[in-house]
Amino acid sequence: MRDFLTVFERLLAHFGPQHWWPGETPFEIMVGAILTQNTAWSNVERAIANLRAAGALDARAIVAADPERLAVWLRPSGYFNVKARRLRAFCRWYLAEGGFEALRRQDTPALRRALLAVQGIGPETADDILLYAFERPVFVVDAYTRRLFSRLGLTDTQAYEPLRAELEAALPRDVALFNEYHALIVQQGKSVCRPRPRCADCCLRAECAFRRAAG
DNA sequence: ACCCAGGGTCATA
DNA sequence: TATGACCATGGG
Repeated sequence: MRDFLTVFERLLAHFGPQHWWPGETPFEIMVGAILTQNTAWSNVERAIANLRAAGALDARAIVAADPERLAVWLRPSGYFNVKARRLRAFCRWYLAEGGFEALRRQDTPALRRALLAVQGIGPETADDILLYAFERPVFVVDAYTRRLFSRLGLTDTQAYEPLRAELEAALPRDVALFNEYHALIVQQGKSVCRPRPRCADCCLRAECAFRRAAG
């Protein structure tokens, strides 16, 4: 119970505030959440820059755009055909629901169910959007989160929902805390043992950033 | 030439 | 329920 907060404090002390999510508006954050699925953020930035340069960083512009052109804008972010469909489906839903101000009035469980019903939005993307665009206190679970807490011996839970529930029960439900915590876990995950990120005990060695940061 | 990245869907057993 | 194939670009 106390351990999860301790890990947070050590990560924060080691890496400093991360200032997430990178993005000017809630809509841009949501777009980024979809485009960053299994993709390096640097690639997502190029795709978002393409959308902005085309004047298409906008739900109506995306829905109105030629699907093939949309895919070209998204090309640097990888999986561009898939992501063009997903982004379009999301924007259709977003407009049908009346946009950000209307969506913001829904409570978190309803909003989460609605997001998950959009084709191409799974648990992690939905929680990214809930936390960083709608500022709801949900703990975003990703591969780094599982690896970190699993290697620290703080949990053996692997499935998404049980782990999320465990973390939200063990921590104060604070948006700023969850915001910084997930960002720090990602930063830590990107920092470990670069040459051999998959070695069995890579993050348990003294020289490893994981150990320095998390304990 | 390989491995990885801020996942999700779908088919199969 | 739980794997595996698939999607695809850019950096190390």
